[in-house]
Amino acid sequence: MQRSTPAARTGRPRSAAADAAILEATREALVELGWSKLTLGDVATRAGVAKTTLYRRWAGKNELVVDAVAELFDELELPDRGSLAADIEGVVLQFAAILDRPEARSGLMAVVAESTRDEALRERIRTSIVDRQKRLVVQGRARAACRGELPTETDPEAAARGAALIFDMVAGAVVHRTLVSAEPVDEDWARRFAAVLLGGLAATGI
Amino acid sequence: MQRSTPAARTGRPRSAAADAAILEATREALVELGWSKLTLGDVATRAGVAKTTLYRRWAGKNELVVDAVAELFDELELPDRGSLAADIEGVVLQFAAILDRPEARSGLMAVVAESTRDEALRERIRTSIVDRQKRLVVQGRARAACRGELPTETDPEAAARGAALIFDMVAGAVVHRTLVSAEPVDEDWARRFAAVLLGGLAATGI
DNA sequence: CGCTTTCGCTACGAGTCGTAGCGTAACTGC
DNA sequence: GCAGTTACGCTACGACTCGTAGCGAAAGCG
Repeated sequence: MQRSTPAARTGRPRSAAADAAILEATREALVELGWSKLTLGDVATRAGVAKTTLYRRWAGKNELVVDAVAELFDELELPDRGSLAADIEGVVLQFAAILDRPEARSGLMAVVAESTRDEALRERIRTSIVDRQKRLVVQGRARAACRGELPTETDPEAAARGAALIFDMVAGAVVHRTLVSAEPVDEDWARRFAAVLLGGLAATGI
Repeated sequence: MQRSTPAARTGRPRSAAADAAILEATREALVELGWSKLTLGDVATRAGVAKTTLYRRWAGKNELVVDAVAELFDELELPDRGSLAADIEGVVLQFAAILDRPEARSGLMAVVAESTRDEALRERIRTSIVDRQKRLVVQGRARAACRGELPTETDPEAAARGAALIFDMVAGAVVHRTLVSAEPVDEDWARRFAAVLLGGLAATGI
């Protein structure tokens, strides 16, 4: 995660168990305290490590929470459900299930808010979370093209722009529904959302 | 804003100028410091009021920032641009222009993050920001129905669900594009987004 | 002029921040 | 086994912010 040089084989190695304990303690503290009341000293106590150890590995609260939250999104998958509509519904419900967890809700939005004033943090979010999940869009689109549900895009640059648009629409709508409107993303909503999105994709040929 | 009893006519009245100065100072501090480094003592100094005055009017940082940010969104309008597609593009670009301002970016996301653990704050955001702007969706939809671009929805409950879905899709996509993907919402993006959304609405008959 | 409420100011204990210094623990290469 | 190197736990520190209390003065109302 923060090992820049893979060739550092002398001296006492960093405890991988401590890394895991710290990230887990961070998520636990996010659930109980939320972002603003979370303190690094408290996290260190929960994880059973010294506060100084925490500062040696992460620059601050922002970077720590990004890493703690990023792990949550790695469980996203895109099993083939037979149709593009079903695939969209499935990933929407999966994404919503993650956002149901309080550590994801408060943590994710808080670091996004902080990233508006911190270019390095924005880059960290992009590589740790955004780009890692954008693969699902590309994968779903390729599958739909195989099925003949969507035309195959030949221009790679247009394909990238289309994938970015779809990603922003899907993730944005789910996040907004969950956090801002504060209403549940249930199967009915997912079905109606998928219908609108799919209709738009078919109409515009993206 | 926080006057619960309109009948409080005895004693020295609260200075309305102080209210305006505090909210303006809050936005200024959000630009310079961001959410996490913003302190109420600093805001009070900028506004030229005592720190205690601030605490007498707002319960804390969250409530103050909600009020300071909510004012930014009141400038949203929906002039008739002749077609539903043009109306959507217009409101997307307006919304994006507001989110271009740093005080809106960091402030809005931060209070949303905090609201995940604070029911009262969530309600404050809903009444101060969300519901106030949802009117644009209803207005645009009615106009489109007049033009014959969309069928008129008879069931009021279905109409409300449709408006909520559209609102989440529009606002969510713009916010996600701006803050998470950190890429600009320009005219090209707005046009492509409006095309997909409009195609979806036409296909599903919402 | 009395009454009431707000205002600016000062001061306070409590809590957090990020860092420095120290002795010890863990692992590597000779 | 022994030096060399790095990570670790612990303690202590000044600086800062928090939210509140108490005071006298100011601003309206009857």
